[in-house]
Amino acid sequence: MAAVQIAPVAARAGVAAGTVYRYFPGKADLVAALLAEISAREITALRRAADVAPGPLSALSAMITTFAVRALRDRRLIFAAIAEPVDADLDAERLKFRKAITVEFATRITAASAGGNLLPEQDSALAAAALLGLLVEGLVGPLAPNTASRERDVVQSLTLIALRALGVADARARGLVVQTALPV
Amino acid sequence: MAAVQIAPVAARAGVAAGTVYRYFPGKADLVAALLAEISAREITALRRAADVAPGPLSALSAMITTFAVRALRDRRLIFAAIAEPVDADLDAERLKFRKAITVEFATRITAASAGGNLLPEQDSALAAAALLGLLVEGLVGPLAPNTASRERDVVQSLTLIALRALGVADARARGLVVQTALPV
DNA sequence: GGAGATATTGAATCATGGTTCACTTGTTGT
DNA sequence: ACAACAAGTGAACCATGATTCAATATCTCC
Repeated sequence: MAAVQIAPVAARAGVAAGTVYRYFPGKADLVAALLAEISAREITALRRAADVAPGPLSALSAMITTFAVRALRDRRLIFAAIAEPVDADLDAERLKFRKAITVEFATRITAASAGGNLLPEQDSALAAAALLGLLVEGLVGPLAPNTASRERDVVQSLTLIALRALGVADARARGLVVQTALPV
Repeated sequence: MAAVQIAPVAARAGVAAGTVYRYFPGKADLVAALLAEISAREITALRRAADVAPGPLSALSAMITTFAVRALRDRRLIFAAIAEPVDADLDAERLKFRKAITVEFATRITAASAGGNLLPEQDSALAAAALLGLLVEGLVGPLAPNTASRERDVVQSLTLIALRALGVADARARGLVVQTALPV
């Protein structure tokens, strides 16, 4: 948030700084709009990935992998949008994003838990929050200096860890962890 | 970091703003010193908790619970110290803290994995990072408006989730998850 | 084509908050 | 007691970067 400055944004958009204020009341609103857009895009992607999966458990797995792959593609952006605190007004918007993702996760966790009976009873909201943190930290933390093919391993390992956390001990045996096309 | 202002800090310390600069070259150094102190304290606590445990797996479990309990006690502080990005110079110090915690976790994960043979083979560093994220998000995210006794449940649930993530499917059966004295 | 509305510009203004420093106050050693 | 030094003060200074606004350019429609 502090890294976003009006002048560079305006320059990149090919306009003068003052022009920004014809479209946004202030910097906070500008960033909020950006966040909302990112949020909508990511939620859509997660939902779509889950919807095309054959069953609730593999929907959950697909959602996890999708999140991981997309987070890797736009690491800085996603991390900033989810984890970086900002000033109070903005924070509300960022929490909305975080909440939306958590809700998606929680929904699928509940579904998989009830329908497939594959997970132990648990607090879906708490599990979803933990899942989000697990993924974000696992993706952003140790990957800073890396690129290329190791990313695929990380996505797989994290997916396995995540599924285990939710009570799926043998994800690989069930064919839940598939090779995913990684961003180029 | 942005929330730390020299004037209030000085006031709370009972000195004038200028006096701060007799002890610290600048704000960044002040916060860095604070971070270093917090880091040392937390690492010590984690290590102590693990050291008094009877075996490597219960050491890991104790470390997880200890982290959770302490993070709850100083939620804002710990969260800021681990997760909140700041400007470049400070960031180095914050990463040190995060790294230190991760290393502690990774060490115990490796020990438990090798010695007790209780966990599947895995990348300890990645697992440790994921573990940290899982705990932080699980503790900070959904607990914002809560207090009191539900905290105990959250610590237990998160510990179980964390251990499952690392491959311990039956932590409760093994008596690994103990009732912990929570901060008052 | 031109009047009026609308959009753009970018230099000036403003707010915030870290940092400095000339000065005052306290401490120490002889 | 007093000189020399150390510590503390807080108002003034400065840098940063968001915001404003009078001037200018562009568009729209009769």
